[in-house]
Amino acid sequence: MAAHSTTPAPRQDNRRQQLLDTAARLFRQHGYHATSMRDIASAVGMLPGSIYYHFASKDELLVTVYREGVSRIAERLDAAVAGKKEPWQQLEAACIAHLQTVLDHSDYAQVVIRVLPDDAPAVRVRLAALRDQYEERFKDLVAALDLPAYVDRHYLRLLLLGALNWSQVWYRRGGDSPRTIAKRFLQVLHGIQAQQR
Amino acid sequence: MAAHSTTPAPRQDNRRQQLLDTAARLFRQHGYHATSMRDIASAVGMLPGSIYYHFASKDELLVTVYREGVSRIAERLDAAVAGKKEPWQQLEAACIAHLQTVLDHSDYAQVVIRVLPDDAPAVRVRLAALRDQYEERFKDLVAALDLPAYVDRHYLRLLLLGALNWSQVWYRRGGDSPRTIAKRFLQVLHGIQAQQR
Amino acid sequence: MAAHSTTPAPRQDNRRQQLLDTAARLFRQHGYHATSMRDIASAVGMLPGSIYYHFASKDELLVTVYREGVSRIAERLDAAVAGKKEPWQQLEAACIAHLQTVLDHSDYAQVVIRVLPDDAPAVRVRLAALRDQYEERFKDLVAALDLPAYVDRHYLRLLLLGALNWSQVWYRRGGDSPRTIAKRFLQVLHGIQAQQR
Amino acid sequence: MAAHSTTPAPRQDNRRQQLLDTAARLFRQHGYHATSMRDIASAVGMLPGSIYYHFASKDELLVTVYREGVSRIAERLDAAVAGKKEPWQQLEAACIAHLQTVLDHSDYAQVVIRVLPDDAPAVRVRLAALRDQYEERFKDLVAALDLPAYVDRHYLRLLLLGALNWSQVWYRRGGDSPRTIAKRFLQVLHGIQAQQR
DNA sequence: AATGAATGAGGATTCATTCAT
DNA sequence: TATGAATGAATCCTCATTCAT
Repeated sequence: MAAHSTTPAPRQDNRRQQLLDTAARLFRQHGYHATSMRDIASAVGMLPGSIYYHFASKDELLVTVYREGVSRIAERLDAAVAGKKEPWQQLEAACIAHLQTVLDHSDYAQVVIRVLPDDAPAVRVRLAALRDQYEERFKDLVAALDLPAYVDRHYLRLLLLGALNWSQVWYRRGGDSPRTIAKRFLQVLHGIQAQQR
Repeated sequence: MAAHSTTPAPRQDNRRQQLLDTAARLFRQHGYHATSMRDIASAVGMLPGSIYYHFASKDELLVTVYREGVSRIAERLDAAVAGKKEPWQQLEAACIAHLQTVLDHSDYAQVVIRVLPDDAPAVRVRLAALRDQYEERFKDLVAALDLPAYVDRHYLRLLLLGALNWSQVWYRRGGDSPRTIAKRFLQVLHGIQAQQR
Repeated sequence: MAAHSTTPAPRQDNRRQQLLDTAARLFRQHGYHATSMRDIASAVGMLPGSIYYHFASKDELLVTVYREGVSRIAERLDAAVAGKKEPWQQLEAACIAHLQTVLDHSDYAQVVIRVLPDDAPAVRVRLAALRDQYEERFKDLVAALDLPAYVDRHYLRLLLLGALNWSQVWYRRGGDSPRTIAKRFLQVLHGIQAQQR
Repeated sequence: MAAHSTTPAPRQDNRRQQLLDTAARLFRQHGYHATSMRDIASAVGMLPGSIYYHFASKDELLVTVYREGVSRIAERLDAAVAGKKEPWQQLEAACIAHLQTVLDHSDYAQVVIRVLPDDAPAVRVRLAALRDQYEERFKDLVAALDLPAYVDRHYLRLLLLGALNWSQVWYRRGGDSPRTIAKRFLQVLHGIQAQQR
């Protein structure tokens, strides 16, 4: 078939990957409950039962997507932060990476924000652990900031992450870019730093 | 209406109210998709079919809950703001009222935050309109603030509302009260105001 | 039936009864596992989902059939025994009633013999209790017999009941009647009594 | 395959035997319908599809187990009977061997009792033939007994075999041994012989 | 001698909804 | 105001089996 290629494509896990990609896309578009195994199957061109060769259950499929989502967003964030030295610049880089991933780049990462652990009670704990593992990074970033004593770092983190995550609700492509949004958010917050002098 | 009925007060729609209260509670606890008409019916002690005497569909039930939710939170917010003169104090009062309602007081209001318009595509537009109508108030509150020029009021509002709404995801009873949370958020932001002097 | 009745048929539970009758028939013909809800539904002319209006699950349907089966066979046995005074005659009457019910008269009772409690693990205990409740009667019947000391009444009961129940495996209509079979079994056993003189 | 491999005996069909052993165990534990090809495969550490290299279908697997079961129980019975001369002692030896095999020793033999020919309609006739072939032996054993004229040998056989087979339903390890049970059954029956003098 | 990947049919069950009474 | 009874479609998932490799 392939003209003069000996092994045309690695072929290996490629159906599984397709399945995962499709599930991620549909979960992000419609949410977990509103996406059926039928929907996923027909989007990849298999029968619903065939999915179960690759994944033991819908919940397990979600966990796998979630894990991949956390892994992708964490990677991007770590890479972005690694390029900066100054704490506020690190935080900005992190927010930009977070928003870009979560609004634009990765269906997987979007699922982590859109689908709540409670949506799949049987795997709730595992999903929550994955999320927490990622959010830890923001603890460190906030801890590194030079801040006036009266600013509660705990709530600074929750304020920022909440605002970033919630942006998924109102974000529409074509308006400000994720990068711009992140920067604007930090500009608003930056008053804090400015005032501490 | 009933011509010579002795039943003094019409006490109108007593069952309908029960139904709404219950639907609001279940939608907030489990989300829209994870709550079935059966669940609602059995919680009020009716048969599933009987709900349809009061509401045309599950979507319609949601819209009614949503409308009531918006109305309740708006009332509380308006009342809270009315007691304050100073713009920052008004904003603080608004945030406290919002969080208290959305985390504690009203199942109805919690549904407005927890259930996304996209969860019920057929009534998406109506739900979104109801939400927007409420969020308008924050535009006015932010507009009244005395702020440095470089602070983008649009994003200040999104930052704040996002953080407030997202708190539903991590809030647990027994920790800081909604009032405390709102105050901490504003303290963080307050750097902005402080520094502008 | 009732010639000039105004309410022609009580109508009440009549679909539920049909369902039960049909389930009993199919469970006895094909066993529990080999009978699907689809099979039952289509045999009574409903959709599979409609069964769930009447019964919560397939297991629950089985329990109801079982209960009815035990009740029917117990009634017949009690009536048969009541007509006799002499212990061996009571036992014979019981065996005849048992076999007639279990081979011929009642689909319900046949299910009690054919479907083992282990076939429905989730309701195993309830099924076993129903069976035991019936088999108790044979304890009393055997206890009343005048027997030589060396005959173990426990095993006499197990021998007899085992033989009676297993006859479901080889019984074919057209051969000896259940009454005849029961009598032959007891004739075989009767040596015991004869010899004790 | 391996040219100069030292593996001495071909040790033929080593996996096939494993498969049979496992199928026998699972069929006896859970019954035919409740055991899936997946269950069998995963218990021997293969994939479900791989079973089909060894057996054409699940039914065929059952037939093979059944055949082996009949063969094993027949062998044990024949050996036990061969050691005795007196007809009643032969019958006792047969019953003991039957019960020991069917309750304790052989998964294969237990399948012959537990799984009814009707459970696999497509091979029903073959299964029934295998069973019958074994039960024939009891005809001869009963024929050899010295019995009063009024004892029907046909029903003596059915009584005894029914009781023995049904004991699988109530037998629990830890109570009386299969040997004891068989002896008790025969003691009960022995009245027959005793009285004929 | 077995795997990897799938099929197609069917499993029990749940859903929102309808409608005569 | 509701109920009783059902519908029809969809839910997730499991089944025995196939077949190219």
